[in-house]
Amino acid sequence: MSTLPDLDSLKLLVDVGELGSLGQAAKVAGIAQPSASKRIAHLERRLGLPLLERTPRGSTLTAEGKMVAGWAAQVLAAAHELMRAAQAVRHSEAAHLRVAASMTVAEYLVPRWLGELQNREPDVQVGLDVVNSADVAARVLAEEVELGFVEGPSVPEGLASRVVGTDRLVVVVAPGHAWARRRTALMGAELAATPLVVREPGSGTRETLDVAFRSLHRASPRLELGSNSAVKGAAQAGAAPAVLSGYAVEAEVATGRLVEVPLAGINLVRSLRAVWRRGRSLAAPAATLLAIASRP
Amino acid sequence: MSTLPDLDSLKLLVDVGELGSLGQAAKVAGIAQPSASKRIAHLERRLGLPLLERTPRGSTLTAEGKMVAGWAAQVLAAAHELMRAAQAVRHSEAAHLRVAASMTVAEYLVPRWLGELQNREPDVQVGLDVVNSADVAARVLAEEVELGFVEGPSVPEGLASRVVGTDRLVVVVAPGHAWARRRTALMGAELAATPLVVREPGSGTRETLDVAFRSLHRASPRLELGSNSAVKGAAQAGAAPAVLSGYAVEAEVATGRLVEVPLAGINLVRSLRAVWRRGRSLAAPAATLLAIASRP
DNA sequence: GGTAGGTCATAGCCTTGGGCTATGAGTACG
DNA sequence: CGTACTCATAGCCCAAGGCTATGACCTACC
Repeated sequence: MSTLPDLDSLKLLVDVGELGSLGQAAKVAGIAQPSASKRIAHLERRLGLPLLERTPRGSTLTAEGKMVAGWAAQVLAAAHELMRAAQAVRHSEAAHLRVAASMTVAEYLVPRWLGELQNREPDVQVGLDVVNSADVAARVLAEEVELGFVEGPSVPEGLASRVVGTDRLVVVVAPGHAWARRRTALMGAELAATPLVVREPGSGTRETLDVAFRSLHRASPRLELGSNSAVKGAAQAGAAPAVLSGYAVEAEVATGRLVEVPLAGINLVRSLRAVWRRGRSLAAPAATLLAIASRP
Repeated sequence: MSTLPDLDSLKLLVDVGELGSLGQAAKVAGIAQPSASKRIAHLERRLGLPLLERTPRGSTLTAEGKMVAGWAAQVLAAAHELMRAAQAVRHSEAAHLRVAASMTVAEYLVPRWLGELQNREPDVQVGLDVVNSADVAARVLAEEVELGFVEGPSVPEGLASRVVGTDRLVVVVAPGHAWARRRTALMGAELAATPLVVREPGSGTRETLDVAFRSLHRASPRLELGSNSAVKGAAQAGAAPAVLSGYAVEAEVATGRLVEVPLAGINLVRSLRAVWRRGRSLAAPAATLLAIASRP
C-alpha cells in the first residue's frame, strides 16, 4: 500500500531547500535539529530516494530532492487552501469581512482569493457563508454580509454587480468511454436523451442543466448524487457521462482521469458575479477582495 | 499556528463521504471503527467545523463536510501525484517501461501522465530518468529508454517525434509590483534591460532565455537560483520580476500569489516533444503513454 | 595549529497520539 | 422484543517521534 507522506515532513523538506540547512529548517518548524534529521531520513526511506546532499556546511537538495520539493510545494499549497477556507467558514460570525458565496464559487474560487487576500492583509478575519444563490442575494441585501458571489445571469434589484468569471458546465466521461474519442461535438438533444450522472435536484448545477434541457426530450438521470466528488467518482468508474462545473473537473481533465466531451447547440455557460448592496461603498478589505476576484 | 491536517484523516473523510459510514471507511483504511471515529472527531476539532451528520444508520457529510472533502480530494490528488512520480524515479532501473524527461516536463507533466497510465495499466512499472534535453536524446538513441520527452524545437537525427504540448516562459511579479498593473505589453528589450530573478546557467529555462536575449542589450540578473521554487519565492518576496516556465507558476498565477506580465516582441515559447527511436515500434505501454501525453 | 562556530548523525530516554478491544446507546426492521 | 446495523466512550498499550546530550566533521579566524 502506498502509504501517504506526512505534510510536516514535506514542509520541512521544502524549508531545507530554501534555507540551506536542516538546523534552520528545524528552528522554523519549531522542533529540534535531530528530529528534523530523523524526519528527513524517514522520508528518504519512504520514497526510496536520496533527497539531501549533506555537507558540514549545510544541506542542499539533490536533483531528486528538487523535484520532490516541487511536488511537495503543490501539495502544501492545496493543504493551505483547505485550511484557509475552513478557517473562513468557521469564522463566519465575528469576522471583519463577511462574504457569502454559492457552492461552486465557494469551493473552487473563494479559497484562492482568500489566500491572496491574506497575503495582502494578514490581519483581516474573513467569514464565509456557503448558501444557495438566492440566499446570497438576500444576505447581501440584509447587510448580513458585505460581499456575495453568485452564479447565474440575473441580479436581484438593489444589488450592484461585477462579473468575475464564468463557469461552464462540461460533459465528462471516463477515458475508456466511447465518447472520449469523439471528434464531432455532441449535440444538446443527444446529451439530453442520454442517462447521465448528475447532481441532486436543488443544486445550482442541476438547475442550470434543467433549464438548458427545458425544451428538449430528456431521459431520466442514471444517478443523482449529492456532491461533486461523488459524481466525479461515478463518472470515472464508467457509470455514465457526467455533467459538472468545469471548475470541479479541472484537475481530473488536466491529468486525464476524465475526458471532456465537446458540446454544441446548448448553452451551459453561466457567469459568476460579485454582488454588493447598491450605493453602499465597500470597505477596504471588501474592495481588495473584489479587486483580487476581478483579476482577469 | 495553522498546523497542517494529516492526509490519512483527509482520506478517511473522503471515504466516509463516499461510503456513507464511518465503519466502512475504517475498514477500507485498515483500522478499527473507533479509531476512525476518533480521527474524524479530531479533525472536526482541528478545523472547528462539524463535518459529519451521524445517525444510527450511517454518517453523511454536512454542508461544511462536503466542501472540506472537496478540498481534501485536491490535496490527496497532489499527494498521489508526488508518490507516483517518486516511485517512477526510484524504479528507474528494472522497470518495464523506461522513460527519460528533461526537468520541466518531468516535474509538471510526467507525473500526471503516469497517473493516468497507472489507471489504465496498473501492472506497468515505470522508470523515469530526469536529465537534460541532450541526454534525453542520447538515452533514447542508445535504447536505454524507450521514450523521451524534451523541450526545444530541434530533434536530433534518428529520432521520431511528436509535439505533445508547448511551454511558454512567462514573466511574473509579486502582486504589489508596478508591473502587476501594466496594461500594455512589456517589450523584449525592456525585459532584457531589467535585472531579473532567473534560473542558474545550464538549466533549460535559462538557456531558452539567453537565446531569446541574444541580440538584445541585457542587464545582469538580479538573482540566480537553483530551483523553480526558489525563483518563485524570490519573486513573491518582491525581489524582482522572474522568468519561469508557465507550468511552474500555473498554481501561483491562478491563486494570485504571482501576476503574469503580458509580453510582446520576444519569443519565449518552446515546444515539448515526445521522442523515440526512428523505425522502432513502440511496445504497448509506451504507446499508451504516448497517447495519453498527446491528448489535446 | 588551536579554538570557536557552524554543520549533521547517533544514542537513549520519555511522552503521547493513535491504535486496539470491549461495551453501551440509539434506531430500524422483521 | 430480538437482531442487526450504526456510532461513541472507556481503558489499555505500543511505537513513532519528540527531546537532550554528545561526537564527528569542516571552515574560519586568530
